[in-house]
Amino acid sequence: MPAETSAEFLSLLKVGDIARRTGKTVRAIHLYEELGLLNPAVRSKGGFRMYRGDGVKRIEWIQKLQDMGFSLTEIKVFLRVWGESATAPKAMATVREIFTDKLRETRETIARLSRLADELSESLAFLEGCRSCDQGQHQRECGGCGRSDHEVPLLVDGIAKR
Amino acid sequence: MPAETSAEFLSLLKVGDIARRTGKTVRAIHLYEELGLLNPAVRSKGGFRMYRGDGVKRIEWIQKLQDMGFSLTEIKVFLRVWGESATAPKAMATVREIFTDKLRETRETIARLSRLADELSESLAFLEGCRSCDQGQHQRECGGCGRSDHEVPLLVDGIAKR
DNA sequence: TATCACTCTTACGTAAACGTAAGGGTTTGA
DNA sequence: TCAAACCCTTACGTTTACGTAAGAGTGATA
Repeated sequence: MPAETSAEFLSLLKVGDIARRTGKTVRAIHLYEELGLLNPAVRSKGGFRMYRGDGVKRIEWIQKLQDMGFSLTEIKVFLRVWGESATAPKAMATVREIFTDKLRETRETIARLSRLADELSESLAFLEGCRSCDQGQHQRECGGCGRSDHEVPLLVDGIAKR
Repeated sequence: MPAETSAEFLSLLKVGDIARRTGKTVRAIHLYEELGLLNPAVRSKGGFRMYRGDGVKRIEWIQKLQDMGFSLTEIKVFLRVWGESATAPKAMATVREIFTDKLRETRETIARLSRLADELSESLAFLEGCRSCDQGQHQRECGGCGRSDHEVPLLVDGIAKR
């Protein structure tokens, strides 16, 4: 029996340790286990979940996928297809496919948000003009500061509409 | 009584019309009303909600704010502070503030997603190398193709971890 | 061995943004 | 005036990713 075994055993982490190292809650980690996303390496005699260090990595991985917009269920599917791919190249191909899709989707999201950011900028520029407006005027009587209707960005125009 | 009045009355839209024109469901529009985001101009004698054309604009506005990440509750607050601002310039200032915050937030989100897109690209590049892997090898025996551990992107590395 | 901080399982609670169904009126056009 | 197509209110259901609480056992330390 190699020394490795006892050494690894000694460095096992309890669920609370994992939680602290990842910023997740114990409940979240339990949930990941229910969903089959992360299993403890072993259980202690009394039933405590004991993890190795790579449990932390797995959770960071889950976090990253979540940030990219994967749901936990999708991540579960991800792991399932991985496990079902008999050969390494096939598994890698599947992963490539998923990542490629997500990359496209992420880029679309970025493009969409960029457009929205532009609209926000436009709206802010428009609102700058309101500084020169009559300071005592009631907002419900705002006449649009003499600017024609089609100049008003939807983001601003929509507010006043019933 | 100007002709405008009857003309506007004749062109009133029922909730189903609004739904069709905005792609929303009737239920969603009802919800917006419950939340105080959109009220019908009038009710018909029988109780039907009757909207003017700007109801469509209001819903498009709501949609845009949702796209930017505002929750319906936040939009409600938005409208409330607008309504509570006595003067036009004050109201505009409040709106500017909200938009400025959201613009910053949107840009942060874009930056975050860009970093994730980069990680995806890196991971995909890494996975390209797996094409040359032994085609018959079982995925559980993947040795990392001889590439050292620190070259493996987290997005890829996390998959194999327990 | 007594404690105190953890952990276990079980299970109900939560917030968002609607979906869906029930039971019953309303409009409108033929 | 009759039927099809809408609309009304009320109210419970759905999904996601956990939060929270209860009651009880476990592990390391003094």
